[in-house]
Parts: sequence; structure tokens; C-alpha cells
Amino acid sequence: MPLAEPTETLSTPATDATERILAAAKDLFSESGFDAVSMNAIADRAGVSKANVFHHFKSKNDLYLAVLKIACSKSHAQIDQLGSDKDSFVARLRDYSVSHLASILQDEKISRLIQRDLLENGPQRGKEFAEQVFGQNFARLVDILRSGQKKGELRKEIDPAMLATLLIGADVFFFQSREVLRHFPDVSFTAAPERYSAMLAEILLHGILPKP
Amino acid sequence: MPLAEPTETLSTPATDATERILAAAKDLFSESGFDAVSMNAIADRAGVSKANVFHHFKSKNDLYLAVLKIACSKSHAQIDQLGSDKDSFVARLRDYSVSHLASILQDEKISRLIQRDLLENGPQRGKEFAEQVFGQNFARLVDILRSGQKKGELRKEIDPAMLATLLIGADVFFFQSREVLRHFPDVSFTAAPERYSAMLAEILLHGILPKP
DNA sequence: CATTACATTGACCGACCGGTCAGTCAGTGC
DNA sequence: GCACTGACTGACCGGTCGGTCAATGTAATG
Repeated sequence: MPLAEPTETLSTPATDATERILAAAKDLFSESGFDAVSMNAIADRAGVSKANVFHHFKSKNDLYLAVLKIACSKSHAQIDQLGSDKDSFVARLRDYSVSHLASILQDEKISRLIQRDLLENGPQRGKEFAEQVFGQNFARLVDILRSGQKKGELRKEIDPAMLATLLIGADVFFFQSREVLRHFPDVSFTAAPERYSAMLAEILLHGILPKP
Repeated sequence: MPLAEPTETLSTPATDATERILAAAKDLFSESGFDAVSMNAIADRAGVSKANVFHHFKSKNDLYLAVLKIACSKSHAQIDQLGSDKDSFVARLRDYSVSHLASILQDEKISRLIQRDLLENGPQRGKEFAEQVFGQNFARLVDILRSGQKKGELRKEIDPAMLATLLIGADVFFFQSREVLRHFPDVSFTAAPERYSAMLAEILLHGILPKP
């Protein structure tokens, strides 16, 4: 729990040019990527002059980093309910499978932004942000899986990190490929993410082989 | 007819400016994406003038499409050995799991190029190419799974398209995230793709629950 | 040799890029 | 009234972008 910003998100919602710039930048960057978005376009959508954008953010990269930081901090708070011990391990994993994909789909712009960032940059820029927030969620998921494994709720041959990768990867792949998958006649679940999540949990829990 | 060169792909490999341009464009596009690569850079790397690039390709988009077309056609021929009936279904699926990931990792540039294209464009451009080649492999995989299911080698509750999505998605996610995953202390398989493939098959075949 | 066809080139264009700058304006403390 | 500040702007900078074009080289054909 780092520090929670007071109420500025509600005190100056539309009046503050900075927030309008940030919102415009988030939209445009997530739609088209860093290079394809000009500062003129951001300024136009925010309803301010380009010079004013440079007044609030010292460079295009600085603005991009600010957008990414906000996006990451928002996705911080989400994946916290899956640790509760009240239900059975199987039920909790099913819950996680559904809620994780739902949270990815909830703010498509943020997901696309982070995903794009992980792909685009070779050397530097916001990679650390994404790695940090992604790594945090990943480690938390691995911990939960490992503790479940110690209680015998998970086969001991399973690598928890492998399972975590599979859980996250299945959702990420669904998110980024659903527009393509949608056109395949064999695929029936693109319009029903919760069904995808359910089938995913089913396969992971029981495998694909017939019961002997 | 003093000149008789039937196999032009081998007769003029490096002399032909067109091929040098295509190779340079493939490298640069896969490294940095469409927008971030200038025609000057492509011309420089190919060792020709920029005007000559426009002589052989009518626009930047045209060159990009040509590169994508070649990339897709190359990946066409690969995923064909998994249909052979000689081995058991389990063995074939294990084989596929390994060989599919290996083929993705084999030509990283092509994989990155296609992946980037699927992410970048909203409306048009090479999406059809990727959909076509991807859809072909996907349909083939689904067919094989479905036939195995009819023979009782696969639980009848399993959706073949879902399983295919999982198989492909796990590999794609591994490919695109391994640079990030590599820094996570829990992850031990980033340097050993064949171990990742083996664990994937293990989990999919038998599930993660302890045997009753 | 003249002609034809094409590969190749440097010079060049208008548009737009990220970024700067001098200056306007509203608000605030004294 | 005055000084000061920060938000804000239009005009502008050097540079790069995709793309064009007239001219040159070069080899084959007549």
C-alpha cells in the first residue's frame, strides 16, 4: 500500500489541463503506439496547445512514462482477492481464472498499452514499470500456488511458476488474439470470456485425457 | 540465349538489389516496427539509394506487405509432420508441443514481425496475411485434435478449438514474454524451451490435481 | 552506331516531426 | 499600484519523413 492520492482525481476532473493531456495521451498511445502519435495530436485531443503539453511534461518520453506509470498503478490493486483461504483451492483457482481475464478485458486501453510497451522497446523506457507490476502479480500468484501445493491440493510434480505462466499467458493470448480468433469457424468462445476461463480451469485441473 | 538461370532464388542471391532490400526491410521492421523504420535506413542497409527502393517497391507500405508475404509463406511449410498416425496420440501431442515452440523460436525475426503486425494495425494492412497463415495452422491443429477425440484419445468434454488455442497461446506467450520472465526468480525454464514444452504437455495431459 | 529498356542515382519537395521561444494573461501577495 | 508567478499560446526552428523526378549508366537489340 504505497500512498493513496487524496481526491484530486475528483476535485479537478475536466478543468485541469494536465489530466486531459494524460487522458488523451493514454488513448492515443494505446491505440497507435509511441511513434505513431504526435504531440500535436495529443494536444488537439486534449484541447490545449502543443506548447502547453511541453509546459506540463518536459518531453514526449516523459509524457509517455507518466501515462504508463498511471496505468501500472491502476492495475496494482486488482489481483488481491485470490489469496483468501475461505474457499477450496479448486474454487479459488476457478475464481482467479475468471477474474484475471475479466480485469484484463476491463480496461482494454491499459492492457494494450502495457502489452505494446513490452513489445516495442528494445533497450529502455518504461519496461521497468511493466516488469515491476507484472512481476509483483506473478510472484503473488506463484506464492499462492506453492502454498496450495504444500497442502497437497496440487500435484507435487507441478512447477508453480510454470502453472502461473500458463494461467497468465492463456489470458494474455486470449486478449491479444481474440480479434483474429473470432474469424475462425472452430472457435466459439471469443464472445464469452467467462466460458474461456471456465474451460481453461477445467483443462488445467483435470487434464485432457479420458479418465481411466 | 547465353544466359540460362532458371532458379533465380539461388542464382542471384546477393547481387540482386531487390533481395537485399527485402532482407534489410525484414530485419529493420522486425526490430523496430513499421513507423520507426525509415526508407533511408532500409536503403542504407541494403546498400542502395532510397530512390532505388521506390523503384522496386511503389511505397513503404508495399515493401512492408512484400516482407510480410515472404515471412508468412516461409512459415507455411512447417507444421505438417504432426498429422502422422504412426505414433500414439500422446506422443504426437508431445512432439507437437516441442516442435511448434521450436519453430517459433527458430526464426525470431519472422515471429516478431507477424506478432507486431497483429498488434499494430487497427484497420488494414497485412492482417489478412497473418490471419490466413495462422488460421490455416490453427484449423489443421483443431482437425487433428478432433480426430483424436473421436478415437477416444481425448476426453469428449474438451473443446478442440480451446485446446488448440491453449497450445498455441502458451508458445506465443513464452516467445513474447521470455525476456521479462527471465528476470523473475521463480522462473527456471526460460533458457530451456524444450523443458517448457514438456511441462506444458504434462499439465495439459494429466492436469494439476493429485491423483485420487 | 543508334535505339530501346531499365536499373540506379542525387537533388529535391512539401508535410510534419519534437521541441523552443518570446510573450500574453489571470491570479495573488504586498 | 506593482511585482511576481505559472498556465498558456502562436510562431517558429532544425531536422526527418515518404515520395518524386530528371539525368546517368549500362547492357541488349536492331
